[in-house]
Amino acid sequence: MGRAPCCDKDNVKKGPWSPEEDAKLKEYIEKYGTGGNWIALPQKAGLRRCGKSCRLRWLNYLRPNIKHGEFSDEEDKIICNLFASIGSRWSIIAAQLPGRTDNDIKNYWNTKLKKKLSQYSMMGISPHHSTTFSSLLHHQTSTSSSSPPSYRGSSNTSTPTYYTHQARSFSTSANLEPHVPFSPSLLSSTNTTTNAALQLQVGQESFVGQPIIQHYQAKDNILMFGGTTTEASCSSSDGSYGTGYGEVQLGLQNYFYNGVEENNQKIMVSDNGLVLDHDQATLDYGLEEIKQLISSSTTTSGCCNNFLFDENKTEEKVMMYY
DNA sequence: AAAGGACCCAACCGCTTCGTG
DNA sequence: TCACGAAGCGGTTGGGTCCTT
Repeated sequence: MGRAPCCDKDNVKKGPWSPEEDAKLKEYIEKYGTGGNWIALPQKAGLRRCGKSCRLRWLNYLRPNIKHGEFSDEEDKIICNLFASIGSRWSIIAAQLPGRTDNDIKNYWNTKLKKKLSQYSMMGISPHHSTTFSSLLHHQTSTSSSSPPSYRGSSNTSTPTYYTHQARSFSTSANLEPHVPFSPSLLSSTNTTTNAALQLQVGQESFVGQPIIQHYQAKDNILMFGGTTTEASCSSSDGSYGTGYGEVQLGLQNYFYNGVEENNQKIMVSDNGLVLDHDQATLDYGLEEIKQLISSSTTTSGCCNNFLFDENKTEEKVMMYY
């Protein structure tokens, strides 16, 4: 038993919109608004279209202030940063780019940005490089040299740390270790400090390292990493859980992870990476949090809290980052 | 100039979320 | 609390256009 269709499919027109249909829809909405009911709108407007189709046409094409054409470097930057942080939540990303629609951004990502990033990945550049990923894009397009930076450094750390590029996959890869308990603790605990040591207990093993990302906070046994304000970037608006993301240098290895949930502190461990148990991870950014995220990623020069993992990452997506 | 392939993007599909009674 | 319908969302598709041979 399938879902009831939202409209009479036999009596609705499909395919590209004609200028006449556009004009009808635009005129009707400008005159009467949507009335909060897209299903009823096409009939009222004299259109043989599905309500969903009308909604999409209006939102993606007809409504005022829609921006078409090339994306700017700044827009690239925002898309990259947000995709890295929250994944393919196009509507949230679109909310940060006035005039752009989620469909636009999705298409742009799938057809252009993703390819640029893949090319860079093939060149051996980690998106975890301390510059923002968008600057890598800029680097790619603005220089003729194809040699990638050979080290990863940060304006916030005095010495560059070398990054060994390896293809890594998560989620479904056979080279993953089983999920193991993850128990972080701060050896020197000052909130939002840069240099405090961090101890990670992963299964039977204990590691001591240093967070590369500037800001973190230990609270209620949750270790949170992120933007300039840990509350904004790492916790949900209702405070019901804590999520975070971070990068820890342990010896010559760098570990990346995303999210630590209070009651289910589980991560997945690969040979050189840590990823939160997808089942337990939650990222739930509100718009204000997103704005904080953008502002922190653009105002903290050299601090990259970007290419991290979210619970919806597919293997393909994650692979692309490496 | 023509054919075939690659690319782009508007639109569709179906699942999830939200609001209401 | 539950059921239902509508809106919202993201993945996918298909047709048009551009590019290459």
